[in-house]
Amino acid sequence: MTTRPARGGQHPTMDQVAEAAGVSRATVSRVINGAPSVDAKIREIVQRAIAETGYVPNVAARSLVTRKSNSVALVISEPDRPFDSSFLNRIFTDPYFGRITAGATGALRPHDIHLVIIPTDSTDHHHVLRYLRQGHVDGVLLISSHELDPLPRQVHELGIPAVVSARPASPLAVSFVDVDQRLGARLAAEHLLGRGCRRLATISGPLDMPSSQDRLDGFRSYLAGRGFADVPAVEGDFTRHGGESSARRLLGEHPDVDGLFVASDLMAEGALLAVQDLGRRVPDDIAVVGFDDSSAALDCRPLLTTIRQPVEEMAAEMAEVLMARIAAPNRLPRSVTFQPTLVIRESA
Amino acid sequence: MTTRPARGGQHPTMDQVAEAAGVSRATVSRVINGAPSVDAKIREIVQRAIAETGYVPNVAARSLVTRKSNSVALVISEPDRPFDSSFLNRIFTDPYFGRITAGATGALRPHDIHLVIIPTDSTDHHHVLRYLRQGHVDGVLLISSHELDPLPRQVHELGIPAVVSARPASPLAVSFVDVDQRLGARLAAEHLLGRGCRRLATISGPLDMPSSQDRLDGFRSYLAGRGFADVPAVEGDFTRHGGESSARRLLGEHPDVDGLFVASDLMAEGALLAVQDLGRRVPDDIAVVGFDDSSAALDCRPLLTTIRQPVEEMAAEMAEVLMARIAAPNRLPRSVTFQPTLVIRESA
DNA sequence: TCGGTACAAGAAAGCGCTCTCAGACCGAAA
DNA sequence: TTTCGGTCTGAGAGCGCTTTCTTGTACCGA
Repeated sequence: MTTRPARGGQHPTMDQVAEAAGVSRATVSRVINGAPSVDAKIREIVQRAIAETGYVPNVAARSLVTRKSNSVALVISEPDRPFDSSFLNRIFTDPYFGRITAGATGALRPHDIHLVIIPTDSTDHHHVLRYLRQGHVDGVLLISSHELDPLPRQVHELGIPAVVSARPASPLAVSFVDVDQRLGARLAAEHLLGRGCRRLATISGPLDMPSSQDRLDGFRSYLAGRGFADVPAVEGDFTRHGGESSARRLLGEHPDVDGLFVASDLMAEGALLAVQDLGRRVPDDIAVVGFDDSSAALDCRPLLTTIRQPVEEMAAEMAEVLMARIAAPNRLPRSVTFQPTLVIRESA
Repeated sequence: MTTRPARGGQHPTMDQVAEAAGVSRATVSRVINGAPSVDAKIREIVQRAIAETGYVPNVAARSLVTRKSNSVALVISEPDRPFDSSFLNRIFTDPYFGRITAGATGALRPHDIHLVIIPTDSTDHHHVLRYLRQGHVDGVLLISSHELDPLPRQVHELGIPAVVSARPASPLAVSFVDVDQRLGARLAAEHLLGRGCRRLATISGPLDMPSSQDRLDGFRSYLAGRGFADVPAVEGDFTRHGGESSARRLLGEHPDVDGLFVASDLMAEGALLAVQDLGRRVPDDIAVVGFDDSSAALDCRPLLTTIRQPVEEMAAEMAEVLMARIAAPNRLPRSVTFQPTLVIRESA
């Protein structure tokens, strides 16, 4: 059976468009998908019929046969947090994720691919994995920065195309995009040294994150090479609050610090508050360098000198690599490393 | 990993599960969908076959017949902003949206419904509308707070179930959830008056938002009723930065203000900075009341006294109303109004 | 005029699932 | 034993689309 009468009020189907245009369903399909082998006149007629009927393709039917959903997931994995309001609050409050989303969306949009944002904690992984297996998306951008997070491996084992936001803690044959964390830390150290600081210290990110380890280690080992051993460090949590309390603790234990590298702008913002609250002037008494160059750097007083991480570009690159992988699934994984740069403002 | 024979790396289909279990496809379907009329023994066998084959239903095929996608969109519409990094940054930096997402996710999850977050500006509306028409989602949670935003009407005309986050500016037969804005403003005014303030002022949100208008109007008209006419107001933009500059401007023009109502916590945070930077003590010289009771209220120094808006609960309610509407499309639209409450901390 | 070549359009076979409907089976009542 | 009513399972028709395969037509040179 071919002709199928229109059921009142429903969306029109391709058959109805075909009938309106006086052609076959196959031809309508060809027009919609831009097949070259359609006569210009017929194409015209079909397009008019599409407009007149207000036809919109049904994505379920289409992806049933194409095996494509034209959307990819952005999975934001924070294993340790409980999946509650404060968890989502942190994600929706950290400019980092906004930049990731912006970069990925920008790269995906020209290809008409939608981004499905999925925040998840460890209690929630099976939900996410099921979602991915069900074929909702063609691929995954995975933001995972904790060392013990099992999600990258699990996603990899699913066999679904994926790109991870950072070098996986344990070797995994997966594509990833990262920034040279150690170089960033070194730029900060160089700058602090260059402006005359001699008693350096750092507030690191959570040490279960490879990126935090790399920044801390890069900072310390560069300084060690310049004769500065045992640089004090306090562990922070990448929040504004955490930066503030870490700074208080650090200055309590090491009141003579004159140069501070804070492993994220958000923490630096909090640290600046604490430092100034303790009566130190920035940058005269203590110079402060952040990391990220996020919008938080401009919320600071004084404006924050920081290490720029091109997060938008990195997310866009993740999206590009993912799309290439989706187009050619057998392609070998590739990793792309971006270079950080020093952005000098007022705080150092 | 479970054994997964299947056809060369492909996902197994329901037919294969049926064959493995020695039953028909229909029975497998019944087991999966929890139909009661399946013999316990057979159910058991089928479930084992599902586990062994590693079967996962194909959502495209399923939703082709059920006409359900089991996901809803959370559309965040900010018509005036360009769709770029700073736009997304604002969305991903304002705790309000995190709370919305948290509340909606929490309500949706027990029903196994996924949330697709879609930020959009006016240049982007047609993308969103197309996405909605294509049947990607069963319904829409629409966060739209600008008076002239055409999206609520457009979504409504699509005929797709929708719930809007605030009373639409022009009457529209659509469900919405809101907070009693005027009451909130009044609570702030009462509290400031109650602690002895006599020269009140306010920093409002953008005046093209009905919620901003209501808060401003509610504040002023309550005070007018108490004999305070012409309360000064400055328009802000709901950002921390904007709150700071608005406060500077306000205090420049009205240096004698002793009680300030700021229409969002984020702005209040900035205002607090400005006020203290100008040498006024909070709350002794100037008492400050915010609005929202978001996480920003706890980032402030001193801690912010504010009007609590139960955003998570409101978003959850939006989700509930939406699900009811999806289940019964002919149901009349309903509107739910929540009551704000005063949360007293340190700033007033 | 005829056979061969191109190319455009149609017919029809599925994609993997749900769901109606009919049939099989079983125990109880006649 | 037969018949009836009820319960559970299987067969099969589609959901709306893409895509292969086939057919039809136009055009060319011999």
